Amino acid sequence: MTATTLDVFAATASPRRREILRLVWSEERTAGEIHRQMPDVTFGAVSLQLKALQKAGLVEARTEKRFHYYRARREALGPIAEMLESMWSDALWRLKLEAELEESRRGPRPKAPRARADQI
Amino acid sequence: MTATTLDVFAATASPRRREILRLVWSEERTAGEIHRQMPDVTFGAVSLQLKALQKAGLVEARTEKRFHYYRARREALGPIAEMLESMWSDALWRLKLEAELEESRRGPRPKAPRARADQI
DNA sequence: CAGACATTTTAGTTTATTCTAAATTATCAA
DNA sequence: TTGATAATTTAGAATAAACTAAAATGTCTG
Repeated sequence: MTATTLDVFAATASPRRREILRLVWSEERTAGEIHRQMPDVTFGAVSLQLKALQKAGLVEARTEKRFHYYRARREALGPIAEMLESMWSDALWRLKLEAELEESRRGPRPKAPRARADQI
Repeated sequence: MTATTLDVFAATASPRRREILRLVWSEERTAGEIHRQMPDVTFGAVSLQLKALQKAGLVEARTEKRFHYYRARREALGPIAEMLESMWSDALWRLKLEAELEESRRGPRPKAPRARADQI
């Protein structure tokens, strides 16, 4: 049996579920429409992932006639944003980042892509 | 056997790994120090999770004498931030959010916590 | 009502995850 | 070298995840 709840981190860890989430992000879609975008899996599999996303609070559904319309609950991504914020706003890190920026101001240093200063 | 790579979404889906990541976020720590913060699992389990984080690029290690010092590769959280950005910056959503804000300006409507407008 | 349609649910399989206990590697100190 | 310390690796168990195929549910149309 599948767990009765699912946190947002686990829910977004699955590429399939992220794909579905994107499909219902800005407009609602029926389960069938969603399935048509991913012909490599069965309808049943899509339905199960929709249920999983629902458990995680990432989508909600509305039933009209024979159709079930799904849409994203966009604010449900909040906990992930909070994690990024709480980590990237870390005081010690800020100090280090400033030091690194300072350093790179002195001598240019071609290396791995810079940390995302715009996100701090 | 455990997979040979691990993406950042899967890596951060585990509460245990998020806990470890926080511990090494702003200062490096040895595997033993990390284990001391989580006495409910064996040292071996911590070591395995450190390896998993390393595969995902979220931590890196430096060896000095008997000690292995781990520290976060903070920029490795980038793909997660990109997901949030790409979704929250979605044009259609912006329109909808504006409409919702407009609506809530008219009549106050006590409901679920507002979407994180500050993140858009 | 019968049949078609849209979707969900169940049962079962395969594969991955997370852990433990024990064995292993490596370094240090006397 | 011996014994202690620090960490990794391996083998195996328990649990969870992601599917499929088929059965079940609910709704509409003629």
